[in-house]
Amino acid sequence: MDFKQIEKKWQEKWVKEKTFNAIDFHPTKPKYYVLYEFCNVSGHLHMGHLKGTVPSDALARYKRFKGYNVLFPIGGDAFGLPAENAAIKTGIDPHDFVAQGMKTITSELNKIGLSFDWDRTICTSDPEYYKWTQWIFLQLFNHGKAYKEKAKVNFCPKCQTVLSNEDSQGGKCDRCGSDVVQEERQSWFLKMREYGDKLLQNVDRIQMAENLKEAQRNWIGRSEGTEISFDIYDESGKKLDKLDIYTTCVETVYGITFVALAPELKLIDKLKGSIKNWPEVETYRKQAALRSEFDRMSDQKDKTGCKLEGLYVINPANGRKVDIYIADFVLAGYATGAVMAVPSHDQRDYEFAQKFNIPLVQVIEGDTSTRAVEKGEYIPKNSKLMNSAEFSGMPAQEARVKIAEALIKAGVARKKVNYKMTDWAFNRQRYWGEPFPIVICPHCGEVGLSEKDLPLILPEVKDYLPNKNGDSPLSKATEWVNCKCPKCGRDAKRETDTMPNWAGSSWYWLRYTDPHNSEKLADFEKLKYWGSVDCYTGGTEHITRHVLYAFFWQNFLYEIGAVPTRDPFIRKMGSGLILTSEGKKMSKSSANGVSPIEVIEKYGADVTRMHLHFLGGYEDNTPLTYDGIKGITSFVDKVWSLQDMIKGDGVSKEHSFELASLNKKAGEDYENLKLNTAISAMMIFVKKIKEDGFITKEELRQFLIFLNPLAPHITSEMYERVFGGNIADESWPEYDEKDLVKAEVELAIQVSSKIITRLNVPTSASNDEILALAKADEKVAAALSGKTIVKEIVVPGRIVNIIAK
RNA sequence: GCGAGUGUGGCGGAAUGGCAGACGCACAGGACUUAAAAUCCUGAGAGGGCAACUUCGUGAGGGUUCGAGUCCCUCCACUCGCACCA
Repeated sequence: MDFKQIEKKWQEKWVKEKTFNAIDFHPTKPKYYVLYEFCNVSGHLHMGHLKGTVPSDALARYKRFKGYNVLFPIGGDAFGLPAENAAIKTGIDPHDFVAQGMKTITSELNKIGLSFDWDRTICTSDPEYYKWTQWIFLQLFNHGKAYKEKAKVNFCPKCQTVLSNEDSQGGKCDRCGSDVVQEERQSWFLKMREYGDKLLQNVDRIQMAENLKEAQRNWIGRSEGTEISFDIYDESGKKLDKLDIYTTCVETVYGITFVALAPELKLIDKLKGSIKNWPEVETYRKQAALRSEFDRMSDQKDKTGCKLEGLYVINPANGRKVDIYIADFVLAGYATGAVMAVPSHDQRDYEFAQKFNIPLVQVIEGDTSTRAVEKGEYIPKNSKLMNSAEFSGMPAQEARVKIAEALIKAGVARKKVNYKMTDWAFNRQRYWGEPFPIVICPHCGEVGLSEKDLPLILPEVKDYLPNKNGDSPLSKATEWVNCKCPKCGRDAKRETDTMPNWAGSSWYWLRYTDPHNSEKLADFEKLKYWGSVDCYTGGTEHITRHVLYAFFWQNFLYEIGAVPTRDPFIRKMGSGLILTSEGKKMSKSSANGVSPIEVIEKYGADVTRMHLHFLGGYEDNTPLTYDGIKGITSFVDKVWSLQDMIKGDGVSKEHSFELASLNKKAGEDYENLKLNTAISAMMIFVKKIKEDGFITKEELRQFLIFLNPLAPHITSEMYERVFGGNIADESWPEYDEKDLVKAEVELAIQVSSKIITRLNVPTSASNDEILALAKADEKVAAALSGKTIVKEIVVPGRIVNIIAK
């Protein structure tokens, strides 16, 4: 068998004949939408692609056999740093780099034998595509969901650009791994935090592994609590201002012994005149500003801070005076940037209080002599309150509700929900991205372009390097930058930052439904027809980034009536990692990454597909070795040899059970992306055929269909040789339920839960008949002699257990 | 620290509460061969026994059940996510 020639033949045929093109509004077939995360066009095919694409390809092929109109598209994610860095390094125009990259990656993907609809291929840096990315931004802007503001943002000094929180996880730049710093900058934000609850509902509805859902919920970080207002006074008792503080532990409000503010809080500047030790405060604030938020978070042990002399607040619960500190353990970006400190019941406050000799007031029972008794301890125990006026003696869980009610009734507090997730910092000071459809007018401020002026084409520049002063390279394209204000017509300038690389990927699954539409991002009826993605596969590293962005944009587009549903995806399967044989993560670029193309050339695509997925489940991390590949190679050889064993037609009585079982098992496994057990089932079937020495024509036809989603090339070739025509035109065979049942089954017979013997009994036998047969057996009779039967259990097809004393 | 997930032979891994270790690799023995490779057949969780057989076995300990890898509780280990989030 010349697998190279066979694979090439079929891959070319599928593309040329458009075998797997999806049909809009198919008159009879139901739709099924399978999506694999589109590829970055800057690189080559890597093992991760093979791990991720093959099960979705198998699912797509299976669903087509089952009579579905399957949409299984692919495209390229092209904007962003890889193309731009290549441009800077080699001088190649990013447009050319991307065009070449698309060709490379698609031709490499094709070598795996994937059944894509190539006519729907899109590329995010294509103006026909990014026109609609800009259009969506414009809608966000027009609906008040995008705003520009001077704020502290994450900034990567090496990439010279602003980053979102999602791109700065762990304080490292997602692209280059440099430490991210916090800088005050004019930045674009999308109001993602406003969508917190809606995103959580998307998380609840999607079918996805629990650990991934938890990661998303964690990232969104919703908490319910109480916001309490504290009045601020100076030494003379004059009320100066009000301080809002958010807490999730309102039951500890009587234990407040100080409050702490984030050093960068603007309120501190307002109070400057009344702060007696201003120089000291100022020094501390400068120190804190020098440390990035990530530095501050990483050294949790060492608490620093500075008292605001001459000021105090009144605890509205008990009227007590409370000192004010600024401390860098308090984060400006979360809630109000101020905490009510209860050292007895919060470990951070406890450590701070120790360092600054602040007294403790214990308000909930427990041992606070060496550490705080925290929520996690007193809530499950429901410990009683103390030192809390009329709430003393009340269990903590009840006090939580009652104290909040009392403060709300008194008008000093309200219920509040907070999120850790922040608004999405949406601008980058880089060249290779979508230009904002925004004009900055000295008179009108930020003005959106008219929809008819889209796409706003990214201008050609010679110098792709970011400016040292932090401006985007586009600022140098003066002819492009200078324009007229669409509102007042006077001189204005375009926004010169570009969108982040996540912009184009936040809606691309919608475009596949109608990729060439020049009037709309996609026709509404087509969006309705294709609906949510039925099964979305791809890496887990995008769970707290791309997938959340996808939820966000889809919700927004739904609300403005551009798409028919709030859920982009019905099911999301997170692909496991390919590990080296030592169990280390295999990286795309480094030396331990093996090119799948080499493996495919050596063993063939069918063998490579099956080998990789025989190693483990879709969501498992699999260490890659070639030790076992021999088993797959010899399996494929055996399959090939089946064409020399054909005898008769129809389904033989020798094989009807095995064929029906395989039918059922393979179908379930494809549906669940469990290729490893599907392969195992195929092997068991072939083993049986080899034993019997024959296969009928009909059995072979069915078997080829069952195996086709795993090994599309060899099965297509064999089908054509034996039956003529294309196996892709076949449909999944039906099986008769009664073929799943053998005439006889072997049952394990237990006496008092211990296996005594095994008996073959007719499947049709009733429980009583089975018991009678069992008791008639010599060994069973011996085991039962002299004992009284207490209980008899028959599990049909499995086991008989006779309990005797 | 918090949360989630996972622990099964020499290895990758199977098992709707019902015969643990499917399938494959590696291993051992045999057939074919001058020989090797390839191929085919056979064996095999561990311990004991010539044998029929028997004891122990799914991270550890307890529990529920006629029956637990699977369900419940406690603990341990590993992986991932978040991490001074008030």
